[in-house]
Amino acid sequence: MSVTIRDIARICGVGVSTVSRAVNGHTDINKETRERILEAVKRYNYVPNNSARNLKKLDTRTIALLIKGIENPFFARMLKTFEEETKNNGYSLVVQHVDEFTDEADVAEKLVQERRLNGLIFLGGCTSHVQNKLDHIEVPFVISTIGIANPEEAKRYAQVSVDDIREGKRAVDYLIDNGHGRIAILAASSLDDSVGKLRLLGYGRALKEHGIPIIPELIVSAALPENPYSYENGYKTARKLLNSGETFTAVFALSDTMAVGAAKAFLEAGKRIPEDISLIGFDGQEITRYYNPVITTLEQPTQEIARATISMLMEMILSPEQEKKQIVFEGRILEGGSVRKLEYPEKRSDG
Amino acid sequence: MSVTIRDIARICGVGVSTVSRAVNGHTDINKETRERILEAVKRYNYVPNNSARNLKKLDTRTIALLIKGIENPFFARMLKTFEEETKNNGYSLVVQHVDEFTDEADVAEKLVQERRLNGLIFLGGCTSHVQNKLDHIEVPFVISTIGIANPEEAKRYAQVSVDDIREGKRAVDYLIDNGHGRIAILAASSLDDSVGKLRLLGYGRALKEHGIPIIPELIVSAALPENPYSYENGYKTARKLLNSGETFTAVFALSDTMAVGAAKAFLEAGKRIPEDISLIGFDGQEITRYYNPVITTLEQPTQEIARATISMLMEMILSPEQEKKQIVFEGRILEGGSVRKLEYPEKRSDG
DNA sequence: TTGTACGCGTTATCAC
DNA sequence: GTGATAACGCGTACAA
Repeated sequence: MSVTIRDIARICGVGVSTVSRAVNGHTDINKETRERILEAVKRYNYVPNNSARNLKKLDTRTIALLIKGIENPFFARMLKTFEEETKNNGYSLVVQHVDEFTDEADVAEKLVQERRLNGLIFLGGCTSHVQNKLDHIEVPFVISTIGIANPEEAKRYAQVSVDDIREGKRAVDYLIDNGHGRIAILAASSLDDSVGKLRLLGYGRALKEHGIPIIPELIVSAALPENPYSYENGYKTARKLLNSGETFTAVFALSDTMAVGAAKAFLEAGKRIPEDISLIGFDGQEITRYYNPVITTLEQPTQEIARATISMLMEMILSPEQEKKQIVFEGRILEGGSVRKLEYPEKRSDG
Repeated sequence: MSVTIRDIARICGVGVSTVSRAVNGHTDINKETRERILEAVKRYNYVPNNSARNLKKLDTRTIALLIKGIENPFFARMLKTFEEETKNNGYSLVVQHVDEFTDEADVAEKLVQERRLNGLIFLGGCTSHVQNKLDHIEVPFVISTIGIANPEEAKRYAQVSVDDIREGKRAVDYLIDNGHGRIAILAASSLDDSVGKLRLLGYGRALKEHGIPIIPELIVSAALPENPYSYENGYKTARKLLNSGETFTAVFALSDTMAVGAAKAFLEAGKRIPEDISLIGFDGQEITRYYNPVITTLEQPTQEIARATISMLMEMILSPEQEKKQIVFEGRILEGGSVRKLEYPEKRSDG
């Protein structure tokens, strides 16, 4: 087996508590013994067993980040900020990936028990059927980037995100402001009860507000049940739209990856972007700026969201009894070259 | 604090060992008591503390996957396969992200101690300066997708990857076969001692074999020290190439993300792909198939690599003393629309 | 300043 | 089939 604290104690001719003190940087220890011990630690390559530590310590100063779908570059990009901000606050971060078919609330509960966590962050996931289980979690947690569809429910959780309804509306408003009236949406599956549903609601509101009738054929649900926000799904859903024969001048894709997939479908069909079809994505992912043409997108302030998530969690750890807050950030349109300005006779906007 | 095994024992009026047996599915226990206990477990929401478990158990049947740079979609895509294959072998997988500035060998050592791991997989990272520390690791480990530049070194580690020299050569051979002679390469930094160096070596070999002189100006090192394989770096490195004024008809980018970045630079400069500049990437990432134009790339068999990595590790866990193996997979050209066939007078190939 | 001894929650080894 | 009890490796109160 590997070297333990007792081995080091024996080697140095001291007690285990002295080794513990040296390793943990306590001040109540002779400088020379400390150095002698640390030398042996290095020499014999002693690493404290964290399981034993966690078993003993009450405050681990550790928080966990649960990511549902790390393969989503949107989350991957935030990871760095989470790591930095956690460190800045003097905490350790455990990053835990949760696969598609696993319940993140279960994972969270286990992790809390196992690691004596001080707090938790959920990134992705947290659909409504998971939310019931969230009440079992005994430590503060923040739901990041996820909008909760039911407003009553939403108040019960600490959250940092954009308002997906408002931002969905903002994206569609932008298309309308550019003269578009027949706007299709590449939506998630009809079962989706998370951000997809909210952004679709925003789509509906934008049309309604401008007195544009909603055409059911222009609301195209995900062709694939799994991975709704993938390139492939964007492609297939766009093909469904093309095949429907419905006419439209602009398309709102629920994510940038879907937008890229859709772009391929349109280009393959001989359509030009934006001359024949205007396209707007959602998220503000890097790929939109490198695509040809550059895809206009609704950018989420990911860095601000990540930072606010950590500081909210830290606050909750300090005073756990206070009311749950919801922080809502604003998105903004990142203009690319994928939206054309239409000049309708009945609606000539300036600029 | 949370409910422990003793609480459940008290509640059920049994001993702790009986609870342990029930929870761990042992057979030497009365069916009725088992059910009674499991009911209480569910009812009182008991989750065994994993730290205590790991402290006690000898064989955890757990392996860890250390990913350096999870933000790389190339790795993210393999994650699922790793998770599935591990489960198929009856093991648990701990996925651990290692940030850019952290030494993965240190993380590995800690993790082994903490979790009593049976084995380890390194995905990404493992540059030569890390390799010295690898010898401290007491459990079997496999280095996945990383080529080691020094052949002497390479024999010392269990590895699964493509031969980056050969595949780099294959990519450039493909360009040469298509009539290209002035081929630029968007390389990593000159300090790179990993796959970037190997692929560059392959570039050199391909040119040499075809009697094409190497033009130093066409070997462009990464413009950014950090994140060599990013979109941004591809873009900036391509701009450096354009600004050099050197003439070339084709470009080999060391990764698909770099290729996408480069494509933007070329298109912005008014060049057409592939009419003015042919472009080939490396990895076979999904985005190449959705880009406009579809980017020709050298595909790595990621799924096979992931599967082979797990089965190699399982073998090593069963018989740790055997010699380290190296499994080398072949890549293949995934033809897109980014490479033009040149018809040179002195070299007319068929088809 | 240092060492002894206890307990963290669990599993495994015994007796019964 | 079941229940005490001894580890597992560590941190820490308390005694020295």
